[in-house]
Amino acid sequence: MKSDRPTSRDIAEAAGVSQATVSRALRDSPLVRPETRERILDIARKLNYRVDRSAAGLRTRQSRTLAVLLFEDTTADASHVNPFFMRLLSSITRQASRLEYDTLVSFQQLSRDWVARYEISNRADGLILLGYGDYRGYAERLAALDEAGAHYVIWGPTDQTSHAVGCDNREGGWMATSHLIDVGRQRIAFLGISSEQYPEFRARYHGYCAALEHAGIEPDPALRIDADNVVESGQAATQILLRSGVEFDGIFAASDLMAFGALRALRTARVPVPDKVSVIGFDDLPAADYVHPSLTTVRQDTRLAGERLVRNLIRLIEGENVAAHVIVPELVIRESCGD
Amino acid sequence: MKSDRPTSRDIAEAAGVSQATVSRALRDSPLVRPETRERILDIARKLNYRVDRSAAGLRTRQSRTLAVLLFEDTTADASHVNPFFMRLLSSITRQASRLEYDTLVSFQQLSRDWVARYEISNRADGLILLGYGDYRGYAERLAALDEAGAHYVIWGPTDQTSHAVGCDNREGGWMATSHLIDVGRQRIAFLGISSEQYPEFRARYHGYCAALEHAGIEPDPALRIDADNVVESGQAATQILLRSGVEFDGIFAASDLMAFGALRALRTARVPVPDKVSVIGFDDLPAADYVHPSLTTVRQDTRLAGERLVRNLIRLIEGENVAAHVIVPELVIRESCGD
DNA sequence: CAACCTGCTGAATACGTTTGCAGATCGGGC
DNA sequence: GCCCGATCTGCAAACGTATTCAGCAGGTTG
Repeated sequence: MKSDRPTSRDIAEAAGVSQATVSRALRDSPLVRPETRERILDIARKLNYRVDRSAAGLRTRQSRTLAVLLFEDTTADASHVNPFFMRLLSSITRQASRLEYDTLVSFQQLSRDWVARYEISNRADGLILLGYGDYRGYAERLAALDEAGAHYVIWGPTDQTSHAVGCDNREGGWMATSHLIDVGRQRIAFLGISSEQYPEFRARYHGYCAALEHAGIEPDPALRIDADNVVESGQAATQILLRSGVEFDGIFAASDLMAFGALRALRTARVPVPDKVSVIGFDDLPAADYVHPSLTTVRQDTRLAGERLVRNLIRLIEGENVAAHVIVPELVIRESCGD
Repeated sequence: MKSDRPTSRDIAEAAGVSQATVSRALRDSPLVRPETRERILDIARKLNYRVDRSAAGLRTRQSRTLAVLLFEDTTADASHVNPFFMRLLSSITRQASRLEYDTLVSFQQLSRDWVARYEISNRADGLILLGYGDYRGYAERLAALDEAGAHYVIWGPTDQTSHAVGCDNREGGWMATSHLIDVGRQRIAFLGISSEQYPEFRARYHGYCAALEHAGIEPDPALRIDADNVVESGQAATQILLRSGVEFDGIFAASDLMAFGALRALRTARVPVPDKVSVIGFDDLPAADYVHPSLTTVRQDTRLAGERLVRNLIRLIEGENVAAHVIVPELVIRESCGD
């Protein structure tokens, strides 16, 4: 009993052909006669043979591996991985597997210099960059990747790079705000970061403003409250809003996490939702369905997004060009807005 | 400008040494003189050299890669990845990275024959198996892995295999139930699967019974309701309980998801929590902190668990023996039990 | 002074695959 | 009968690294 894994040479010997023919048969080359191929495949199956990826990779200069770099929100607890990216990750690994690519996953601290993780591109044919915000100035980092000749795609701003797949955040903001207007709200607050650092949230804010103006409502600066992408911050922002005395009957939180915070603050203040105030979020986290009242929100199709990311990346690897791909958001109506 | 990545030969040439010496220097061999090593490392840095993992792997017969196989709960929506395993995954990749291992991730459908994915062990030095339940009869699959000489660890029942790292579910069930008793509850319902298929939930149930008996309470079969590990099922089970007319003042749900369902059912039935009924869950999902009332639950230390899984796996890879490792659960007290 | 050790370095080889090239076989056209 | 193309197969050369073995210098010992 041989303890070592069989090699293509073992198969060749058993099949009475050369090792080269085995390799060709396994790679479905038209150069080998169908009956020979069958015989070889049979024997390979019987011996439980698998090509050695290291050897194949060495020869072909490819790893058939995609690396996913997941940038964590520094504001979030390290142990709380954003479920949205988890769904994306799940879709990515599935699609990659379908296309016979393996997926390498690495969780990155934003604070750490991830340029060091170029190293991972050593192992992978391409990179998928996942995260909210600008990854601490990703423009320069991306330029560095370009310069290094790396293949990569990124979840994010589709208007800035053709390597991006991203949600139409402006449209999402428009949809959310329009829905609030549709259910009769006029004084709608916006919760979220509007700084340069979070282009997604800014785009949602622009959609918010556009929807208001379209309805003939002047956006009120007093209704725009900054908040970080965590529950506590959404709660604090809502408390500030409540204490400020500014009148409002709706809240559009730029993320579900902040919306959860808003719900909590309103409950504490005994403001009934959705009777007095409607609340809408963004992301459709699983928890949006658990909380009370369940959260109306804007969903991004993570399955499609993951598939596009993988597809575009593989195209890049194969030397083709790609265009940025926009994911169209979708309104998910639950209880928190009423009707 | 050379477009190709530099090889150890390029470094050797630049440093005026042989390729062998470069290889030795990079691997910190004591055979190379410190000053020579420094010179080589300098040049390697300057040329942005990285060892080719395929070549190194081919030579050493190792990939320095760990594969994580994540088995999804068939009862759950495919897009809803259990956050608990996400936390575990995050910890695993971090620890692996610390020990200079890469992490390959693959989401597996339970229905698909994952033995086929042994293939992945071709790419990885070891396997980490993650999932609830028995993975559709994992005992046989594990035996197959053993036979194939694969290195693997598994999240699960520590009493059944030394390859396991797992929570002391019995202790967790005991803690949860004891807490309910401590806050004055006597008629405590248990929500969760008790079939063979979910050993975790059964162990929690045993802890529940033991705690009751320790307090001099006879476990009432009418208070044990079967439920699947999803919100809807927890809700349905609670509704059944409510309609049955059986008196109860506490609910121990074997998972947070089911506990969320219980909370929803109780709210719908206008049963105040925790005034009339205390509810406790298991897992400490992030959402446990968002829902209202926030959920008292039992936390498993995912960071530690991930670290142990990786550590034990690497030990196995290095030919050492390992013992199963038990993670001690911890009570997280929030609002849903009162005091 | 020979023999020997110590501390370092280089030449050469093997890891298992893919693939360019050349050769073999065979049927058919002239 | 000869040549030619079509089809298949084998030979051999990479790919970049880790490692064995031998060698060399310089110092120490007998």
